[in-house]
Amino acid sequence: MMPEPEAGKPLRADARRNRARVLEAAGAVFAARGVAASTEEVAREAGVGIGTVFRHFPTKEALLAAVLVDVLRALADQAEALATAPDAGGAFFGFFTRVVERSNTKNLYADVLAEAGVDVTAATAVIARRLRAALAVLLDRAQRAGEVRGDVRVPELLALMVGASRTAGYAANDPDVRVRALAILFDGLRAPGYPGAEGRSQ
Amino acid sequence: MMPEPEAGKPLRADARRNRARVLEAAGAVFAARGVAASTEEVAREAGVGIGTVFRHFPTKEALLAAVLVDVLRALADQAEALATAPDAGGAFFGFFTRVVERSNTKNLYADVLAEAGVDVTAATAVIARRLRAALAVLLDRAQRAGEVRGDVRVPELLALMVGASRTAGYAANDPDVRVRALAILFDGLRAPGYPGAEGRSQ
Amino acid sequence: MMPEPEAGKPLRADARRNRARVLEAAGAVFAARGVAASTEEVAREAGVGIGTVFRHFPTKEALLAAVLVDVLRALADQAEALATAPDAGGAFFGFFTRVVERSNTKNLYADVLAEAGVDVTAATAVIARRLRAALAVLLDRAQRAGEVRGDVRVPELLALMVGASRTAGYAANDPDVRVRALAILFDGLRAPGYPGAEGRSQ
Amino acid sequence: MMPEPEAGKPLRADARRNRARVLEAAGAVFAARGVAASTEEVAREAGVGIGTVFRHFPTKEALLAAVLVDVLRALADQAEALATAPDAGGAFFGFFTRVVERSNTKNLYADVLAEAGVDVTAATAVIARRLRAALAVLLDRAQRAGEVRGDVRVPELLALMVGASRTAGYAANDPDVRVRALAILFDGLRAPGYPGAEGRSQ
DNA sequence: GATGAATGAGCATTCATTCAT
DNA sequence: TATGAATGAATGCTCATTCAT
Repeated sequence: MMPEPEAGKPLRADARRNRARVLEAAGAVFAARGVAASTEEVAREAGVGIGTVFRHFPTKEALLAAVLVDVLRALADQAEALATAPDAGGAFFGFFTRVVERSNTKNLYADVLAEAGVDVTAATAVIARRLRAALAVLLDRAQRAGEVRGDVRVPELLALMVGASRTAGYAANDPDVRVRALAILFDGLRAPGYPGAEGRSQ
Repeated sequence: MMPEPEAGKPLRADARRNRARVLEAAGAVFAARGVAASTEEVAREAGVGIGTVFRHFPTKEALLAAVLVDVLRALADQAEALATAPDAGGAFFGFFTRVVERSNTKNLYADVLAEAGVDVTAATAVIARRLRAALAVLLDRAQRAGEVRGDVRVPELLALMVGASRTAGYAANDPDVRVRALAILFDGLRAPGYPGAEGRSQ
Repeated sequence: MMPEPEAGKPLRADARRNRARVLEAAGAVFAARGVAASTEEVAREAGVGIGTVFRHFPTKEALLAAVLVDVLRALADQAEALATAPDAGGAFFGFFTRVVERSNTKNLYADVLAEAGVDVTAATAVIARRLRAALAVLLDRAQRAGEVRGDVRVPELLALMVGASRTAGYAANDPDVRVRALAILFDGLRAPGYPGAEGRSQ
Repeated sequence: MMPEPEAGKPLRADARRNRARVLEAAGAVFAARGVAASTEEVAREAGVGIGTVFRHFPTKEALLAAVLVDVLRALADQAEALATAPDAGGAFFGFFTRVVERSNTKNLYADVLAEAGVDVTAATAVIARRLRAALAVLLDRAQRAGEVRGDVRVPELLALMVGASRTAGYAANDPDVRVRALAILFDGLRAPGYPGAEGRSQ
């Protein structure tokens, strides 16, 4: 659930525990205060010394990348879990909604997902690939079920998720607006295509 | 085209020129390097001393707000100019596209538009109101012309623009993906609503 | 009443007026806000541009020196005016009290008097000499009248005035303490000397 | 002799040493160059990085307050040590003299003692109280011994000490003047009161 | 002369990173 | 290994001083 960064040497039990605590604290702090939050604050939240943070993550950037990997992994896990759900459309839109909903007020998710595309490190590349693969499955099944138009591909789907997270963050304090905005986007994903909606599902 | 912020006392010619240069430089620097770029860098880009930047904008936040106002004003100008265009649908989607296209790699636009909703200062509030009003006109005309579904309101439109800018930024180096993602969103805006999409083309 | 700094070239009427306004403003501002107050603030208070301040006083230090000279001149004027007062003791202690009372909360007076001893510039030296001379007269008359012990000399008198100003500033918000502290010091000035106080009148 | 400010968690040995070095350097630098001296200079004098200064004293104001507390503590220590001296008068005037003598050229002491009355922070309040208490003992004993007039109270005594420090600073380069000025003040403290010197000691 | 915009050195403060304990 | 003190480059901002208008 929280393996060593690069499948490197096995950490001692307490070291592994500390690494996990730092990672969790970083996720919470960066989400709440933005990525400009200090490393010191992460250490405090994790209940460890600042030295420990830097022992596990040699730079702040590395820490951010690790948080990103963590987030992507959680998403990939969820996407994979939905791969065999009976309701393909529900699985697809449900996952999309979950991604968007978890993008919290400070838009870490959007930032973090945006970076994902850039493949900051090899580590992110690996997990991002896993996420894309899982997404491809969800998308394909929804398309075969006629719940999503056929011309959508994974790259634009990811781009739309990133943007929708931002949309949700923007409308954070007006849930109604948020719902309506998402509904419009989802209609676009369902629409048979415009103009000339010959559709592939009919 | 770049008047004093809030109709303060008229600046000397050289002062106005410098203010404009700083504002332009700030727009460029923050767009290129993000809002964390230093004020020094803005000064260097503008070719003025650091003191000059702070003379015109007493805090960095004020400078950011001024850039934001500038951006919003340009958008509002464009929206207003399109208010009487013969092709209401083209005006609406054209404006939307322009907004998105001008969101550059580092997503200043998104940040900046996001702030707009928060009405950081009185100055931003005023211009944001202007933008919303102009947007309302474009939207209404497109809806009357049957080019945009009738249940869309300005708030979600703004939220979608913010998100679409982010989407575009994410897909910055793949224009094809960008176009397809936007097409999907635009279809959602055109769709008569879902469920029950018997299609508007029949 | 406010002649040119160094008996230099005669200033134009408006220039002289501006110089006086700046000097007055500087006295007020430095007294109220301390000598760390900005030159800009002095200019604002005087209702002139910052350039005008620096035209008349080439550095901030020069401005402070000019304020000092102004203060010393006012004190010297008062001391000279008291030189022929019928009540020599009243004149002496009255003057001492006035000096102390005019030392306002921010202790500009103390600072300024302290500097006076250092003879910052030739100008201060000149006026400080005048003040010392006037003080010598007051002191001598009070001693001859038997109101002040005979072994007091001008240097220690000045030092005591500087200190008493500080004492008054310290006790600024407790007038009672201030009065009692001064009374003690005055008793010391009257006392025939200790030990061996065979009387001061011989 | 230089414990943590307010009984916080015990610092590591090296940290305590550095804190003391910074405090000492600050005392020296502020005394020599005035309180406007830069924190950089304090760091340089202490032989530590600027970050170290701010780690121990989060603001320059806090550093000044700490120097003040340090000074007050030293004074209080001395006053307490003199509380049982056989010669009550000698103890009183000796302490007064020491206070004045240690007020160095730039009058940090005066500034610092002046602040003491204002009770800048809780820390200063505590130590200032201690000093006042110790002073009260010295004063009372000297009064009982007939060495100091009976109507002197601690508040005016403090005020006079502050002023006398300034007097001494003013006369710094003329020890003779300094001695004579102090002698006059001390006579005032001994005098049975004026006018109407029925005295309480006769 | 008067004005105030421009300048840039200087300051307090923060924070990622290193290293002695 | 964990800790947290030390470091110093970098940042936002101020202000005395200069100079073009």
